[in-house]
Amino acid sequence: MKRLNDSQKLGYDKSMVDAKFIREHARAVKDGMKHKNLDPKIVEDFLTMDEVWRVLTKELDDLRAEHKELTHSIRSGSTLNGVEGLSDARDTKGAKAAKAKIQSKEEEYAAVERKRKTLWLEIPNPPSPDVPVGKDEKGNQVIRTWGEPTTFDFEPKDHLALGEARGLIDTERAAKISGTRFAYLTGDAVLLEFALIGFAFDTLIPEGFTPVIPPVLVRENITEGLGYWQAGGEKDHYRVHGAGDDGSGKQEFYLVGTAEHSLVPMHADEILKKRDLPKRYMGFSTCFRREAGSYGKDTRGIIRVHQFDKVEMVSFASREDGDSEHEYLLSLEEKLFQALGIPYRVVKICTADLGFPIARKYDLEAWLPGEGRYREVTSTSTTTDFQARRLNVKYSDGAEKRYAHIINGTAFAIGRTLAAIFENFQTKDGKIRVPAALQKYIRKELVG
RNA sequence: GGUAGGGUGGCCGAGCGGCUGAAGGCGGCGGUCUUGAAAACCGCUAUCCCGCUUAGCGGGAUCGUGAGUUCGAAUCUCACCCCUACCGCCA
Repeated sequence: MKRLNDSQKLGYDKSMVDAKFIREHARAVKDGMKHKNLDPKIVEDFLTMDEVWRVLTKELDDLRAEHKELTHSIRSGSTLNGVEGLSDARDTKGAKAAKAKIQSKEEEYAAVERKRKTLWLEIPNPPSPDVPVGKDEKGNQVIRTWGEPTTFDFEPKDHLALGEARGLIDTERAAKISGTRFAYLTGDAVLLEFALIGFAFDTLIPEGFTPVIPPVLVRENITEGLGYWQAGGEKDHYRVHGAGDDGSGKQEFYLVGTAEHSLVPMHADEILKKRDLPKRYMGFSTCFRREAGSYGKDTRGIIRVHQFDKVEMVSFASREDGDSEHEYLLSLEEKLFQALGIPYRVVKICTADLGFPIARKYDLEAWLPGEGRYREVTSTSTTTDFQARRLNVKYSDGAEKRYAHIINGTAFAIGRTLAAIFENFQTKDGKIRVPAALQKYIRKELVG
């Protein structure tokens, strides 16, 4: 495996949207930004700076060529093979002057390049053409519904009421220990979690997914390579500093918000073989989220917490297969929820709700009887070749090399899935029936 | 916390001031041979950027990153990043 020797290489050296593409499709890129509710003027500013940059590039290259020629002429008459004095280095003065010109040009160039790059980094992955244009989440489209909202002949409770009553969830003690938005899962809730994990693995491994337990601490530069940063992503994650084991004593990490964060960069700076694609991974990890800016939202229960476990899918595909792979991950998410017997609907997320690196995204929203509405439980996104560019993930069939398409999707976000199970499978006396698909993992039909 | 070694092309690995974008090997692609395959042999085979008369050609950059010395740096100097091994500590 190739090592990441140069941290700086990731995230900053690599392009995001191809510069040529921006030049040639300025209109489409601008529309894409507008539809993502970002200021399309950045594209104009980029192109202006790009023009200047190109002129300077040419000038600088010419100066360098000139200088190169001078040094070559010196060398040819100089102390070659230890024979000295052949030349008394005729035009070192001219070469020096040429060097000086280069240096001043380089300063100018560096300043322009910096500005150009700053603007460039602010250009997001444009939405896929099939994505509905929308101003806000109201533009999201329900594209299909599976099952009917579960009905009860009693008043259904929400997951926290059920969980607390049966000793499955304890948020009060968690608050004492860790604060709000933490929970203890206890007793049968834990068994259900492991059942879900086992079920996910048994379902997905036959589909060609390699199971992975990834690191949950990742370096800062890796997170940048994922491309969520422009959207203010850093405030969503916990920063941790620890001592490096090289004795340096300092190292900055981020706690992953999802296994995607350490699964996707696995192949950074690698060239995959086309015949090995799609490369599918399923990672189980604990996920950490600051949930800054979500004050007052979903404060009840385990829908929105700082720490939860998740089984995540990540797929590396060729660019021809990227879209079908995305649909495929969606179909697997549906398969999992159908197997559980949880009613859901599929929502195609509109442009305004797409994250910076994302070209297309579907959410699965499960029916939560306790709330009387559908709530997001899984999500699958394609970043097309956007993350691949930043992380330098290519594939090759021996002749041609291309950036891979990287697609991610949730198998089970445990907390929300448990909430959906609790609420949909509750009995009149407040117990919870175990979905048939999970019974072989938990060896019970009823918990609580 | 301590000590040592190291980062060169798709991979391994030479080079340690000058036609070096980089030997050699492996891999990959094409060919010869073969009924076919293998082997053997021959040839080709890095990436990025800019420009143009755009199936090509020209120029530039790139040997972890950045700065410096020099007419000239993969090679010398400095700083930083990263990796590996050992000791200590530890689930």
